[in-house]
Amino acid sequence: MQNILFDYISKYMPLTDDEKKVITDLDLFRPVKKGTILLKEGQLSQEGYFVLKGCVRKYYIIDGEEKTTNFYTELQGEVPECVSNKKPSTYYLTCVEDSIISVSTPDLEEDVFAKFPRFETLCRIVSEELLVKSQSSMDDFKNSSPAQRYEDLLVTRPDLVQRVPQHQLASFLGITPQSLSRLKARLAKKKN
Amino acid sequence: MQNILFDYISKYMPLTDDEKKVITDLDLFRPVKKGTILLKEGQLSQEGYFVLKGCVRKYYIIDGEEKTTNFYTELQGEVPECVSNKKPSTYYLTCVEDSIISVSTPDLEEDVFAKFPRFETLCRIVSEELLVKSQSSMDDFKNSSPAQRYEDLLVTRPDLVQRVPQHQLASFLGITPQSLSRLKARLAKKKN
DNA sequence: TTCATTTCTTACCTTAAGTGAACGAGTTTT
DNA sequence: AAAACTCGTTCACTTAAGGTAAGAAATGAA
Repeated sequence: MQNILFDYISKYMPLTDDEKKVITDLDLFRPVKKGTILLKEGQLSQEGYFVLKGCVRKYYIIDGEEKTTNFYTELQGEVPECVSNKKPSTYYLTCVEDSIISVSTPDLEEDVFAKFPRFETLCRIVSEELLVKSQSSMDDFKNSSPAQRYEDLLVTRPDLVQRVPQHQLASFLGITPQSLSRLKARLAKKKN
Repeated sequence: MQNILFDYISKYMPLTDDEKKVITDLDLFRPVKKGTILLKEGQLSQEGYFVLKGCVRKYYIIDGEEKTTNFYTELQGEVPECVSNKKPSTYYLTCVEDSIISVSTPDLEEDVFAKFPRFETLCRIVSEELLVKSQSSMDDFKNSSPAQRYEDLLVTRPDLVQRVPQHQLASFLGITPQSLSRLKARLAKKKN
C-alpha cells in the first residue's frame, strides 16, 4: 500500500530510502469501512485526506437534500475547506466503498517539512497542479452541457459511472436524477 | 504599488525589510494596456500572473465563440495551465482594463526560494488556500441555478457586473448573453 | 458627424431541465 | 412473508435555457 504513495510521489521527485522510511514511520494509512463519515457539516477538522484505494464522496445538505459535488478515488486528495479557513465545514465526506485513506494534519506536515524541506516543495508543486486542474475542470463545466459532461465522464472516469449510485452521479453533473435518466435515454436513442 | 503586494503577503507572514527589498529588486511589476493579450491559445508560457490593479479575463475560443470562464481582479492570481503541464495553453488571457500585473517565472521563483525558503512556504499555503477556494466555487456553481449565481455575483463581486461587458459575464455564469438578459428582466419584474 | 461595429435587449420557437407523482425492481426491516 | 425503503425510470406539466433573428443603444473609427 505504501508503494502506491511512493509511486505517486516519485513522479514529482525520486525518494531516498531514508525518506521513504520517514513516511512509513508516520503510520498515515487508515482503513475505512463503507459508509463511514470522515467529515460532517459544522465540524472543525484539521485533517487532510488522500485516497489510496476506494472512493470518498463529498456532499452538501441543502434544503434537506444531499448534493454530491465530488468523488475522490485512487490517488486523489481532498483538503477540507475548514483546514485552511478555520471555519466549520459546510459539507460532508463519506466513504462510498471500503477504502484506504492517508490522513495528514498540519502538525504532522510541519514536522516533516522541518526534517525534509523537499517535502514542502513537493506539496507546493502538487497543490499548484491541483489548483490548475481544479480551475480547468471548472472551465470545462461552464463550457459544456449536462449531456456533454456525462459523455466526458464516460471517457475520463468510466469506473465512476459503474461504482456510484446514479442519483449521486446526477448531482455531481449538476442536474437532477430524473434529468440524468432522460439524458441517458436520449443518448441511447441517438446511438442506434 | 509594491505595498499592495506587501499587504497581501503580510496577511500570511510579516516580511522583514530585507525580504521586501529582495522582492522590490525583482522588478516584477508590469503595466499592461487594455486589450493586451497576455497568453494565447497554443502558446507555451512559463509565466504566472498576479493582478495588482485592473482586470484580466480568461477565455476559450470554442466553435469560433469566445467563452469567458474567469475574471481576475485586484489581488487575484492566475497560473496558466501550461506552466504546470508543459502543454500549449488551451485558452487566452487578456486585459479588460489598463492593469498592473506582477509576472513571475519558475526560474525566478527558484532563485527566491533558495534565498528565502519562507517564500516557498508562503506559496504553498497560498496555493493550498486557492485550491480550497477553487473547489468551493465549483461546488457552489454545481449547487445553484444561473439566477442564483447571478444574484450571488451581485453580492460577492458587484464591481464585475459594472466593469465587464454583459456577454462576457453571461458565459462566466455558464449561460448565453440572451439568457442573462431575460434572467435580469425576470428578476427585475420579481422585485417590483 | 457619419458609418461601422459591438453590445444589449426582445421576440418567437425549440429543446431540455426542474417538479411532483407514480411505478416496478431490488433491499432491508420487522 | 409482508411492509417499508431506496433506487432508477417514466410521465405530465411547468419553467427556463439555447438558437435564430431583428432592432435599439452604445461605442469606436474614419
